[in-house]
Amino acid sequence: MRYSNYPFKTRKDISSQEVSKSAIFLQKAGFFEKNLAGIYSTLPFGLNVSKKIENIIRKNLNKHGALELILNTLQDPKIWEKSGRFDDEVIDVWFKTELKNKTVLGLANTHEEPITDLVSKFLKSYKDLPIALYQFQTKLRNELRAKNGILRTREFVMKDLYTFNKDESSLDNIYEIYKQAYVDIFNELGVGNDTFITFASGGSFCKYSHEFQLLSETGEDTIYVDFDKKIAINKEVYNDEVINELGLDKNNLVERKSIEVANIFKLKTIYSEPLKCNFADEDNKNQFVYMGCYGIGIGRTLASIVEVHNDDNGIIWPKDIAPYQIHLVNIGENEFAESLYNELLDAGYEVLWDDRDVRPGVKFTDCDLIGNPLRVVVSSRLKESNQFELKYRNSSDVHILSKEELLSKIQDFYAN
RNA sequence: CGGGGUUUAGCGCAGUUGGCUAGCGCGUUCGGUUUGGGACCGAGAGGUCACAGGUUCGAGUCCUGUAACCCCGACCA
Repeated sequence: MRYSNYPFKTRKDISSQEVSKSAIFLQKAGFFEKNLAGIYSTLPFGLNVSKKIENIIRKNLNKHGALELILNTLQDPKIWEKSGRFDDEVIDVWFKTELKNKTVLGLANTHEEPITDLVSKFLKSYKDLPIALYQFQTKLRNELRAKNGILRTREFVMKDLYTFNKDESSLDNIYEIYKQAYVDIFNELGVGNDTFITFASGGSFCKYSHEFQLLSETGEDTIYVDFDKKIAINKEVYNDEVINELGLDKNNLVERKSIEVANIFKLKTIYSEPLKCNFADEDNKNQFVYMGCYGIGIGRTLASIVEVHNDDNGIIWPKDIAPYQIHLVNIGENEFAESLYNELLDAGYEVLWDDRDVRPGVKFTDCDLIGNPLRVVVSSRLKESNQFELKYRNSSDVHILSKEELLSKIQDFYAN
């Protein structure tokens, strides 16, 4: 796209109320805009990135047979009363509303009960299993205190996956499959090296849950990391017994701050029993289905990536989730730039062309702030010698290249 | 929800013991000169001083209440 057409241009300053680096950069650069505490609008650049994150998640879940659907924000209390979770004492983040006729409804903060209710209507036989269903859906949570910009909000899109299996051992198997899928996802998102599977409290229904914790000083969580084994223990369950059970050595564990970007649980039958989600097994006996749930906060993941990938000048997007693949800057030479712009578009690249009539320094500064992986510059000086400039956002080196070399370097960068 | 803080132009801020037409920087608009790392000159526009009430001849300034926002803590299947 042409940057002159983008309504949400960069700003030198945003509200001094923001403290987290990601919220500052993402708003300065025109990716998000704050509306109320913990309530942010997603602008086109932000949506580009969100969609790419979502598509990486989709690809890695679909690969294992998971199916995408979408459930509702308006929630039937009767379903939640079966599990006892409509009570504000049990879940304290409920937003509730009512119909004109005064019927009380909940506004979704999670979807274990609705998905279990849905599956219970169709599940008849062990032959129907396993089932894996996921959605990208807006969660509303009445947090007492929203904080850290986009990292902890009251309205956010979560990818939540739910699995249904016939017994505990098949739950264990599918759980490992999707746990590994999550590892693959964070690798593809470009933060695999900083993300650690973390043993955490499993609540009332299982010994541990697994969190995916992204190391960052901004994080609210404290974890103890074994960098060699690539696993960690959340402070909430950190003790000698747990360390021994996991076969770790206390001397190799390093305390770090981190952001919880995903959390996976074995729910077993904790929801299938009260919601009567059962099936006939091989011996024609009724069995409750064994469930797992697996969540990733999209906005939080996006913001966490910015927390980790930035420098003083702005964001440094991992290549597969940047809003654009190429940021084209022209210094004069509009027509020449336009022909390269069209050529790159025809070659299938996503190009952001800063076609404004502003000084070069302004364009370079904005380019660094927005953070796309590649910067291509055309100018009179370069044009005279039939050359183009290529710079990678994560390096200070500048490459002066012929057209052929330029196209080939770009192709190499985005190959695979 | 407890403690602390803040609220004056889009953003950052100043505004004295209550006193005249509420200012400054950035941004923005127009004209001109500029053009390889946030240019310069000139001229403009932009305000329910968070909201409500009170004290006063007079309130951005003092008092009371409310709201929103920020930080720390608690909370976070």
